[in-house]
Amino acid sequence: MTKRTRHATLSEVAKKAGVGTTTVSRVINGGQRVDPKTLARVQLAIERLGYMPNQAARILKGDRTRTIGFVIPSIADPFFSSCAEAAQAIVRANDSVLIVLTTQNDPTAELDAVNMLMRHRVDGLIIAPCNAEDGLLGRMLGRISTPVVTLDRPIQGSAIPSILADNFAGATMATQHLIDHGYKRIVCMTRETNLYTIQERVRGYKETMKAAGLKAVVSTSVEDHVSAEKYLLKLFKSATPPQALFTLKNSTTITVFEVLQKLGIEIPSKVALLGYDDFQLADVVRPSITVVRQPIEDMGHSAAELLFKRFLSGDGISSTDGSHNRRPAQLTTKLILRDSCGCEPTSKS
Amino acid sequence: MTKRTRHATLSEVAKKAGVGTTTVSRVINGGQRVDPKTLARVQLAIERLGYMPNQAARILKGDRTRTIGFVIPSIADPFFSSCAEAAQAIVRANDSVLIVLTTQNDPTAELDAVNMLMRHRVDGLIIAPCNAEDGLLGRMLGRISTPVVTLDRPIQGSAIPSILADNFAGATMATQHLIDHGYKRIVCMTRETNLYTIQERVRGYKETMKAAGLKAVVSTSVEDHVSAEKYLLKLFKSATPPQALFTLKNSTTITVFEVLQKLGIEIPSKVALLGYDDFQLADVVRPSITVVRQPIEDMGHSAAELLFKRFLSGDGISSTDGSHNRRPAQLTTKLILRDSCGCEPTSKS
DNA sequence: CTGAAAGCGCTAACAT
DNA sequence: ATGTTAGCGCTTTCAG
Repeated sequence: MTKRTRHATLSEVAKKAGVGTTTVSRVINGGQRVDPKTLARVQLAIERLGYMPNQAARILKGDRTRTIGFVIPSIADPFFSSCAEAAQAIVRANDSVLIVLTTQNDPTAELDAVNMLMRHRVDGLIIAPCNAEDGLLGRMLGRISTPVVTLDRPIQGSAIPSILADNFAGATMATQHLIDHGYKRIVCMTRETNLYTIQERVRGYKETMKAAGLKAVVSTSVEDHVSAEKYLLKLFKSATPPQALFTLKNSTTITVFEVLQKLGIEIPSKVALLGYDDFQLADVVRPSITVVRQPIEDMGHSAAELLFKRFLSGDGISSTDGSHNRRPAQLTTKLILRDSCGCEPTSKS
Repeated sequence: MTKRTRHATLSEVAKKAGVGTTTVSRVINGGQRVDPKTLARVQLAIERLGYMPNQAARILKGDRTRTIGFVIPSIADPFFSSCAEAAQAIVRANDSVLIVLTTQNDPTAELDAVNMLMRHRVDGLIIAPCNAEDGLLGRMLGRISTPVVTLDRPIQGSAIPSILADNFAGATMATQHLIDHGYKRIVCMTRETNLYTIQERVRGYKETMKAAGLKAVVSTSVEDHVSAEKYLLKLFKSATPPQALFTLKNSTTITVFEVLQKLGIEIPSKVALLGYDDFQLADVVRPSITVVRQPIEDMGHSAAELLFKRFLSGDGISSTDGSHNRRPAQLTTKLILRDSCGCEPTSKS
């Protein structure tokens, strides 16, 4: 009754149904051009044997694998898991599956992941590269004949198309908003300045400050609660304490928020706070936190879509084909006004 | 310079290196029993051709696929994405990859996902089943010869091993804690009462209330902000308003928290709040929220580990082999005391 | 409408 | 230490 070790094969089905393998193959591929009677007989055999086509054999035959690789730093990070969810929807709609691999921002793990996916002959690859100094990844990706799209971060000096949010514009908008509030001393706080996204945001902040004739101050000394407390304490004891803080990533925003609360430094009356990246309870904490929101779902969608569009236009050969280099416009971010920047509290959801 | 359409094959490498296919095979599988000189020559050929073994061919040869399927309702849900991350670590350590598929709690999508994974011949399957009434999934899983472990929720009346948190004990502990605070009128609020986890939590709540001689009240009318506001308003206008609220899932906890805030009903002085499931900013909002925390990482780890242990003990044939039925003890949950239940504010991280 | 047969790329006896 | 060869399960001409 129960199959023991092995799976039933197509030819077993054929034998049981008393037909040739070709016929069975036709049946499992839609059943066109098969006599209804034969069809029924084959289907019965399939049923009884619990037959399921072996994907590996199909792939070996030269078919597409109908798999897309997705390489990200972490799947527990809400940003990336949302991207994954969005990408998965598109991939699914194209009758394929997404293989998600994580790298923990380790370039070696990243290389391994790509390697593994290539061995699996994924039809396409979406990757949010950890910014390694060495161009190893770029070189590797340049050498393969599989379509690749980078997500969130580009690969320096490569022709690989990328789906990016407009980090520069987002930071500009945020900084300008703080300036419009009348704040002069605006401090920007961040970590991981080696990341492309962070660099762009810093650039947006600096240029906007400069344009307004204000002095840009970028601090990278907030790492955890301890360092944050130490730094903020120092900052607010100075003769010219900041009037606003612009935090460039989620964890920094939250850490700073907590420490300010603990130190009794009131937001926004004592200091305004604006964070890059929206997060779950940003509008539930008090005061609610004004943020720059990225079009996360869009990014996941677009990356996957770009991949499938590329499939259609060619055979997936593109490393040498420079015609697709039109870099797609960066996706626009949005300023979500809440209370921490000093805006009047408005009606809540 | 660049490969055009096709990938290099093993025999192309063999030809280029002037050796037989076996030798090349040996080289890519560790290079044992190969003359150093030959080895070098083959490696060079591999390099020049950009050769990467075709996983499909290996699989076809009968090898394990070194893939594990992971089927969950959503990858954007922090609970499941954390599980996935944890499981992935174990899977990775066993030199395999995790294929994550999501179902949106749709039983059809779930069946499809399992089907797809079976065609890919995954070596094992981890699944958090959506609780479909029909036993379709159970029957399907019972029929296949691939090791399966269910996660977070069991499949009714099946011998499939599962990794579960002790929802009953968690709810008992939480309810008892509220009772110990002296609250008599404790209302339990939830959704999705068809889920196993929720049912267990409700059971824990009810039995504990009963044991204390208190009346259990379970409400399922909080769906969104609107319904929550309506329901809570009614509740607190009554002659005997609740003294404590026990919310059984994250989104309910947050919704209730927001609405209470909006209505100006103070926590915990007016009403205490205790939620099932910890979440990111539960200790940053004011008051911080007391919760039952599940050992999420443990669950992901354990599920994957159980799978690999099963591989070792047999050939992966187990549907008929009842010897492994010892249901592993359910993983223990923890009560994280914060302010919303009425406990004295203590020092924060 | 159906069947026979040739591979897809790789591994693993079995030779040498 | 290395080469020869027979499949793994499927799709796909090419004939009937």
